[in-house]
Amino acid sequence: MLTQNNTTVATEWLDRLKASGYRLTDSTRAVVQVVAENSFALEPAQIFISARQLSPHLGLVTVYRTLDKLEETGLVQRVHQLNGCHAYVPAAPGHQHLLVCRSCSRVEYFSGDDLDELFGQVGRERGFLIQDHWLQLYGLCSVCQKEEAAG
Amino acid sequence: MLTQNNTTVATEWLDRLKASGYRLTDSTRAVVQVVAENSFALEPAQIFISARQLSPHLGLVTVYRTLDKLEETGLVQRVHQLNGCHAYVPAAPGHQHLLVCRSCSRVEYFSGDDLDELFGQVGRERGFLIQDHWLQLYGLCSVCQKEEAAG
DNA sequence: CTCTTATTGAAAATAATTATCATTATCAGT
DNA sequence: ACTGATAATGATAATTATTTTCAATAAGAG
Ligand SMILES: [Mn+2]
Ligand SMILES: [Mn+2]
Ligand SMILES: [Zn+2]
Ligand SMILES: [Zn+2]
Repeated sequence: MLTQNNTTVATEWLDRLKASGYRLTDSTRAVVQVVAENSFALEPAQIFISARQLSPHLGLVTVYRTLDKLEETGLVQRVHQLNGCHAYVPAAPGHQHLLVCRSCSRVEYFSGDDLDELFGQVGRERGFLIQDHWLQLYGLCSVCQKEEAAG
Repeated sequence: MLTQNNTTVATEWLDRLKASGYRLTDSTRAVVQVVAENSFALEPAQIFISARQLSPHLGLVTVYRTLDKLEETGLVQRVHQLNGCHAYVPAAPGHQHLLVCRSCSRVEYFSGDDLDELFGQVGRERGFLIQDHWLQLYGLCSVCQKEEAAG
């Protein structure tokens, strides 16, 4: 596995991991390489298959462990889909939400929701202390729309 | 297990199941009784424990199968939480969203989000065809706030 | 270069869910 | 009510996803 000198998302992630006190290994680098530069929601098994091509003796367990570290460090987040919530994408920077393609699992990010007033109202009415919210859009990305039209 | 003549949520659910072509059994009735009259997000194993008290020879497998039927019929929905998405609540009637207590898993429903404009804009910008959205609030219900204050 | 110890992969263990199958029970049609 | 086709059931086994254990390895501070 080659070391990269130029600044990529992957190297930034590795720096962040190191800054968090984790040691960097070939296995770590392979997983990071796969997940960091990627816009699809990936499950551990898929990440394993891709990353093993970069680090052939990689074990699936290490994928789970690395994902834990990445989540802990705030570099990845889980994506909740209809079937389950076992896929990951690069964490949205700042307050953003996800736009998920139901066909290919591509993920994009968006911001601009303004619901504080509604949240305040709902919280007051119910006596609920609202700590967080979660908004996700589902649909078909442009690529999958074309495929559907053709197919 | 007694038959109920008065109209409860549970009997309405049973009618809906029957109308969908399913046969009604004691096992079905027990699961429905537990889930229909309940405002907490429940996992299959929890439902199993409660429902077995109403129908002692109930098997866990039947809980899974009944939940499938209830989901199919639109009577329950999955609740997505931080740990996972394997808990169920009565489906929100119409276009409503969930308010979930992080401490006790109590679920309430709310409506009134107005995000069509944002969704239209995001969709246009990205070439995404938006089919659905998903909004959920997390926090502490009034009961759990008091408990937390008491300590 | 050395030493401490975090990290690794193989294997086993655990947990969650699904498939198989013989038996039972629902309910539509008499 | 009775009957028969068959949906539903529970016990068991199988599968899948994830976590734990542990001895060997390798990162990186000093
Ligand atoms: Mn928001
Ligand atoms: Mn809405
Ligand atoms: Zn797509
Ligand atoms: Zn609560």
